[in-house]
Amino acid sequence: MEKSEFTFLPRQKDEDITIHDDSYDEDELKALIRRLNLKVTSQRLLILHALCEGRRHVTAQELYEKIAKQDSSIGFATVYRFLRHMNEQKFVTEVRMGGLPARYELTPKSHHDHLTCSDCGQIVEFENKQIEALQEKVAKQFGFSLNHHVLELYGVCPKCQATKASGKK
Amino acid sequence: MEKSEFTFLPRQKDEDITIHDDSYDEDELKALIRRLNLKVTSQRLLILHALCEGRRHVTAQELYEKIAKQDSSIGFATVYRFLRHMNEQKFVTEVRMGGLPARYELTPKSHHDHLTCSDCGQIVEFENKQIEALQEKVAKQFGFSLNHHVLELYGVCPKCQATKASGKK
DNA sequence: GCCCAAATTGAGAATGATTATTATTTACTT
DNA sequence: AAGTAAATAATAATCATTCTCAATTTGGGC
Repeated sequence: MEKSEFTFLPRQKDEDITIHDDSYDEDELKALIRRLNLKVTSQRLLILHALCEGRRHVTAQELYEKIAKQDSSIGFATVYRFLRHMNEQKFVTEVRMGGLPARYELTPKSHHDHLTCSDCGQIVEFENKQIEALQEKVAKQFGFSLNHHVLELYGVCPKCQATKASGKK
Repeated sequence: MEKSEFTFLPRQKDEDITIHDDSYDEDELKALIRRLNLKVTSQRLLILHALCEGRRHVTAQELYEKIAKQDSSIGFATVYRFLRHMNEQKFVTEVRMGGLPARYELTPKSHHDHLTCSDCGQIVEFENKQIEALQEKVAKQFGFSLNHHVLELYGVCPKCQATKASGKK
């Protein structure tokens, strides 16, 4: 069985639920919703579908618009509410930057860090083993045993740098 | 001359302006405002005074309320505007957490990161030049120009490790 | 000190993201 | 299938922050 990139955390010994990037099973999604102690509704399934197949790091608004194409009767409060539930139970991870709208992604199975553009909010994911090794070293230095970490880099992406350079009067 | 904890960044070769925690000079504050290419006004001086003498990590609202006691005619747009200027030029650092209002502190002279014990909450501050160099490298790799970063390590401190080992239920 | 252009201000309106309210509909238990 | 607690859509409300703009203040020359 081929495993995909995302697992809905928190992972539990026996009942890991893994969602495949491109194809996934309606029943898996339903199981996931029940695991949150919520009722299965068509709206929640739509939101999950959109989250699974779309690009990562979407805003609530973007998700809403995408879903509205299929079901124009959905309300955005529903999207926000469900995202909040998912975030509280760590099934999605919320990333906030400056005053920009929050972005959400299915909580990735393997950790990565973020490089965020402070102008447009674009997020680049990266992983750097050297940095992680140094983090371990720092922790050891102070006698700590390390559990996890948050590393967020903020800067200006190439596109926004270009825009600034040309648009400057 | 005794140096205090804060320096208004960006530090420049010849004209570092250092503000003392408890006592500071009106002229220093004026020089600081001019360095931002702004005009000196009583409102801006009040805001700086409040920032200097107050505790760190205040919200714009808290600052506004504190200042309003001395000058009830001040508008909060003025506070927000000035904080934005200061933040853009790195004289204050904005910290955002969840959807909560932003908090501001005078940019500390030396950057540090946090190593936090997830059991007792103890925080150890550290600085690691190697990690920062690697961060720059990652940013460059993606064409980003880096502004700042947040690195938080979470683990268990030596004391709590000992407690756990002995006090195991 | 006085003048004036340009910068700054306060008040309140505007904005944008997110949350609360509520009347109605829907999902799950028995 | 029926009852009930939860979920929904629509919309109003909220909250932080920014914008607008008329009135005031600042700083650089005279």
